[in-house]
Amino acid sequence: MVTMKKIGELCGVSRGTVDRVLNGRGRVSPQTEAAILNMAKQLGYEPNPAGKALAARKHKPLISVVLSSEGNAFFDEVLRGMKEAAEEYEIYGLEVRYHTMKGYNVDQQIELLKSVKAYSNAVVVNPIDSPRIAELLNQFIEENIFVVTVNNDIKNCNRQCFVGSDYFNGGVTACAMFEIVLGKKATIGIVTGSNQILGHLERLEGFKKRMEQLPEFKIVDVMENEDDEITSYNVTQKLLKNYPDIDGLFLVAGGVYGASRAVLDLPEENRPFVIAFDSVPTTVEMMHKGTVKVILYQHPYRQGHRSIDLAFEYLVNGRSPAKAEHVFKNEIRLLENL
Amino acid sequence: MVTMKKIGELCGVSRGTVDRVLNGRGRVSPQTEAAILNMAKQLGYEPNPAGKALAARKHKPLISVVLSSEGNAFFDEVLRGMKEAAEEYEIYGLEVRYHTMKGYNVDQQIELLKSVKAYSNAVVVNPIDSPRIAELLNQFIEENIFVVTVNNDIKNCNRQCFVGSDYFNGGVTACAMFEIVLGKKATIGIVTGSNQILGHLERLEGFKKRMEQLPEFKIVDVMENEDDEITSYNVTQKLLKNYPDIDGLFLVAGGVYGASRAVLDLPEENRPFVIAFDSVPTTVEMMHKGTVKVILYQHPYRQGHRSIDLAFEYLVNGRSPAKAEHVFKNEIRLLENL
DNA sequence: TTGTACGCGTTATCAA
DNA sequence: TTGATAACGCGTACAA
Repeated sequence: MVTMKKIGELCGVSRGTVDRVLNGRGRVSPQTEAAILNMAKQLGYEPNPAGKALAARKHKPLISVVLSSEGNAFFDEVLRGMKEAAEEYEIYGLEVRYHTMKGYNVDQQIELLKSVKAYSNAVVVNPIDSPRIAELLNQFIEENIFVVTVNNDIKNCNRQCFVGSDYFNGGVTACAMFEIVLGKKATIGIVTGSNQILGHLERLEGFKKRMEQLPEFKIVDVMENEDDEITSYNVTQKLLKNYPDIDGLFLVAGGVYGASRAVLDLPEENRPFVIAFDSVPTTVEMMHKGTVKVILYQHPYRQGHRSIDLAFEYLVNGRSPAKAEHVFKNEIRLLENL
Repeated sequence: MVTMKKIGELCGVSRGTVDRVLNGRGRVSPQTEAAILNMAKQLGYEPNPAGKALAARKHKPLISVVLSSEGNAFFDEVLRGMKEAAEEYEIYGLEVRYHTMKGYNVDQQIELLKSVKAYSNAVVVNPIDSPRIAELLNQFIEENIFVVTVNNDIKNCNRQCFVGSDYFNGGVTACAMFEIVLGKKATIGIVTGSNQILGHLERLEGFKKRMEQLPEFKIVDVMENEDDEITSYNVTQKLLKNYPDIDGLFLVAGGVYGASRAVLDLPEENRPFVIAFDSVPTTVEMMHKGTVKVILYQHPYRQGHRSIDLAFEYLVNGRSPAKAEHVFKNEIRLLENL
């Protein structure tokens, strides 16, 4: 096993010098630096996380979580994953603070981020896809704050890591599932969250992409519900009334409960086959009622856990993430394997 | 943060004494022992894994993996998960050795296990469900070797931990999926691996259990293929010939490729809907050909990774597994979300 | 520019 | 029955 001490011995220098070279602290002559660097590469030096963790305890590293999670049950599981990870790492001196907000107000998220900036070593955030937020997060990174985006990503931002699911593939998978259930010919109604939200659009795109293989699939309409249950109920009711021949209803985002209630208003034999995302309690309730038969599952617990894992590994063990994008599969789940 | 040192100070003894008490090494007077134990509980002492890991490096802990994996592509992913975990923990001085065999010969597995017994600190094994093997593994445990069963469990054995999937639920889920695709009425043919293998039987039981909700579902026959592709081809061919009205074919275990080839022999419009387990390359090939539409996925990579994780946590960090059974969900996957 | 010394929390050894 | 001390690998403050 190769350690700094061993490298120092082999190069005829002290361990302190090896530390300076390997951690780029300067104040080392070029030739010794070269020798040490060479030796380290030769022997495949990897810092020992246990040693790092032990030494890092003085820092009391702090992760700030900033989530637009209030009123969105999906994030309950994400938060549970984060909290279990945080507990696991508490012994290493890691602290995690949670800051939640409701909805997607850019100014509010910016304010929240700014308020944690001064004292955070890492930030885990589900960012609103706005240039102003991207710019702010880039400032975080310049000031050496580790940035993880969770559940949804943001453009033009140098965040070290994204943890989430593949939205486009979610749409593709939903469409493929409809084909299996409904056959080659189907009439599809869609209720999406918002066309302002990247992930929702990507799911729609994925769905349409997969539909290119299905010339007899028809989308009759795409309604927006703004992730609001009442709006969802109303637009779904309208959708089902305007197009009584819909046999597949695709719920792209939130508002599953409201949409399902609208479906329940129909006589059982007229109800479309419904595919939705995420197994939040209200959706599970509707699965028990039989209105929602299939959901696509995004591994929310693992998303939360992994995002803290990555920040922890960086802050405490000094390990940078192996992949910049940690994307979990969309899983198809029925009531039976929830 | 509460450490041994702090406990020692508060109790007016040295950390050495605290260590002796907390690790039950004896040679401590009853009253100091009681005081220290009390103080530790009071403060909620948890050993620091980093400290333990650092100190444990001298031990060079060794995990022996014993798998009936040869010729079974499912275990390729399990092994990949194990190897990535092993690499991750290499820096802590952990060593993992792999011992594979073909098929389920009890004597052979016993011989393999006995051969690693002398030098292993932990064993990860997919045990054959035999009393003789259970007995041997119990000996391991008595000699303080940590035992993890992976993928399938064994009865009458005190193994610390099982990592795998829920076989019964796999059957339930498969049946529910057939209902979604075929409706309330269906004629099902089943090809299982072996009635000698517990997991295969449990899947069948789960399937039948779920069928109790479906009075118009009929199982016409259950054939065994012994997980052999050629046998699988032959029995499936016979099954499909004897019962040309089969509209659902349930492949409980291995031999998916052979069975699919038999399905391919039918004209396309006569082919049943096929549900199988695991996304091994030959099965994926058949999914591309369209014979297998749906698979149930057992998270093999995670099974492998987790089993090493647990042994590592025990050996290096001294953490016993939080749960005795680590069961991953059966996931429904199509070609689109493989 | 380089080396030394200490601390992080644990285990292990040796001395008392 | 106890305590002191060294070691594990790393970070860092300070001395040379």
